[in-house]
Amino acid sequence: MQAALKTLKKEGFAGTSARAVGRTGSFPPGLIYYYFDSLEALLLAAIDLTSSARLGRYRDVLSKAGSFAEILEVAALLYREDLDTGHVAAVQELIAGASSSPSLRIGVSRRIEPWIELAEEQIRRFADRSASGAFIPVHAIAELVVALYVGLETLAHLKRNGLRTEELFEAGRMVAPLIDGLLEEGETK
Amino acid sequence: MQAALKTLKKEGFAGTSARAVGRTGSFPPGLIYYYFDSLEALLLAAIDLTSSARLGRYRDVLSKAGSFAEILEVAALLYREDLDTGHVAAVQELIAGASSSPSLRIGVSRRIEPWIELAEEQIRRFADRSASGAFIPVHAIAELVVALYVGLETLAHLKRNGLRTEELFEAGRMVAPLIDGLLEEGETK
Amino acid sequence: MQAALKTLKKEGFAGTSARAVGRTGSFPPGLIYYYFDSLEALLLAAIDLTSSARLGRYRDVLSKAGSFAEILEVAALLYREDLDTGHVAAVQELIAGASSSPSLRIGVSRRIEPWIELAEEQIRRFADRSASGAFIPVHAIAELVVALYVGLETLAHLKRNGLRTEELFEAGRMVAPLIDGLLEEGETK
Amino acid sequence: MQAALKTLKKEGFAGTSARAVGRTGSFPPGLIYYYFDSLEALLLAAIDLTSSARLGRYRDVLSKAGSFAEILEVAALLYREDLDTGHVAAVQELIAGASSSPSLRIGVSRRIEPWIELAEEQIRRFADRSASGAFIPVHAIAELVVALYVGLETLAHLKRNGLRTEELFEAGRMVAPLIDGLLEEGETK
DNA sequence: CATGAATGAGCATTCATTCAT
DNA sequence: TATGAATGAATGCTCATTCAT
Repeated sequence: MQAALKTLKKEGFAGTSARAVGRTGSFPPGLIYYYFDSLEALLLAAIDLTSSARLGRYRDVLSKAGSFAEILEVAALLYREDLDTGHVAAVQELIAGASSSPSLRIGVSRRIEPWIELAEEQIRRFADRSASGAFIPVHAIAELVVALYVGLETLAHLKRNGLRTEELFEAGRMVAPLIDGLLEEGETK
Repeated sequence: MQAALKTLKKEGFAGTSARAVGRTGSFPPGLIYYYFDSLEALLLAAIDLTSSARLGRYRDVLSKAGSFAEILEVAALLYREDLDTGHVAAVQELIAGASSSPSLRIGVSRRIEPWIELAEEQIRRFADRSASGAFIPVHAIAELVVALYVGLETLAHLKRNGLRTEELFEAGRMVAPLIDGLLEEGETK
Repeated sequence: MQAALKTLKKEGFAGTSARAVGRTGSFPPGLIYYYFDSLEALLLAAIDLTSSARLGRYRDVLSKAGSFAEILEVAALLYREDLDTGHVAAVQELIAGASSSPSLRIGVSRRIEPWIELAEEQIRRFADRSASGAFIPVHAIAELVVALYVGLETLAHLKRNGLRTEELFEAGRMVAPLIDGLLEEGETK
Repeated sequence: MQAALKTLKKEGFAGTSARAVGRTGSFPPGLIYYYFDSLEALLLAAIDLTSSARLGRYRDVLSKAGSFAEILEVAALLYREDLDTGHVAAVQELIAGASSSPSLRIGVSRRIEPWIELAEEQIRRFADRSASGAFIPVHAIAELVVALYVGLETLAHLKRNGLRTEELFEAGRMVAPLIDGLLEEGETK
């Protein structure tokens, strides 16, 4: 599974053949089929490994953030971590490759669900504090947040020289107090 | 090119082989190489066809929107059009497949640039009206908007049963006057 | 036919497709089939063009050489001409490619015949002057001479940096008088 | 490799596709790529097999020949062996096909080198015995001998009904004592 | 006389997967 | 538990040739 992740990161989804994974891990490609039913199964198991680890870390760190300003700060940190470990790159490759087979699409789709749920939890925390909380489409916004994240990864991968995400976080820092103000104002007494 | 788009939509990037395109259009795969240097060249030419048409339509319709509320209304319309024609699905497939070859990546990357520029134009229109306009990271936000769009397409494609985008537009409609109010307030006299 | 020769020289036999010839001569490949039955037919006609010209030149110049020393001098001149015009390179390509189809093999084989005959004529001139002339296997030696020429071309083509043919001619010049002496000695009174 | 040689002999270079080799050896063409990087690599490895064996045999047998007359006798024997085994035909095909790709050309060129060296060794043995040995262009003559051999093979292949090499050897037998006489005469005391 | 479009067979190569050992 | 060999289908692409115009 480590070899699979490494190959996904280095060679991309299209380059992640059974042979390539075997080469990365120095084992014959046939060995994959001893532990997994198919190459796809290995790939899904591999991202399960990192995805669950990252999911835990995200939930842990986010739960400590009380205001939107803090959420933003934490998000910047997590984003940097994701970039550094490169593990998200592997997930991104798998998302991109998902269209190549229906079963892979379903597998990947299922693995994105908990991330939407995580976003939902966090958004609900704020929604519950607001007077008009009941009218906020929490699930839809959660999907939007995850979509934004996925889209940023896709674009970053496409334009090799990087996106101007730093500027975005900077701008966000300026607007954050304003949003927190709005949230407090509408707070249920 | 029509056959290429159709195949991209129906079979996904991985399924869009020269043979598959030929099958869709009922011509021998070799014919592709009479008109194009490579399969990639055909695919890029094909999305150029729809991308430029859509780009024109977007620019046309967006230019008539004066307020954020209007922009939102127009965006909802354009989004629905994109979904109905399905042409954006083809683009989405190509973006996903871009990682399979460096040259394709560059080709796709280049074709996303004008969309970022379009977003930039529209955002700048609002930024220029604001007192603090000079501090707004227009380019970064434009990237974010495009990333969001790409991400929504990706997620929609993954979860075949559709995203709750309608709810998002609905919620947006409620918040829009508030944002327009903020924009007016900060307007340069 | 000019385009065919040019392409043979520049691209080699394998690179001489109907398309390639057309590209060289700026005409559509289909045009070839208006004038020739097949690509092979064009290629054979093309070398006929140069081969007959060179054959005439060879016969002309060689007929004036009376001694072996003179033959050698003339051969060096003709060899240089062949190298400079590059036309022999085209013939060489065709000989190499002859194995790709039985009909081409026969066509090329037939076009080598006159060269063997030319060699035979020249050798017979010397054989007739010798007392033991009747015992000299003129045809076999003629074949050997042509084979040597073809082999030298093949090797020269293989080892791009050239053969040491100059040294050979030099050495030949030293031995030539000796051979001429032997020939004179055995001359029929 | 056996299948490759067999196919080269039977179908010629142009007919030696991966499919054809597989058909000859009754295995799927893909198997070639399990053992070799490319079809060219297989072909080169295949002639290495026979070339090195023949080279050893040549060196072995030639080293026992002391006079030019003996060399001639031995050459006739080896030539007949080459014809019978047909392995040289495969080499000949590869030499002809070498022009189709630069890498193959280099590979074939490199494999001809040892044959030129072998010829050089043998010629030097005679040159060293001669008083004027220092002036003999040994390398150039070695190239000439190999070129002659290659050319004879090419011609023999073109004219399917065979060359009159027997006559040549016969004539050689008559001249051989004369040459040996000349060599002895000029021997260093 | 010339053209551009089209065709179908063939090419080298790569792949996921199977399986005997 | 692990390996190396094998398989058959698929891939992008090039080709000689045909043909309507």
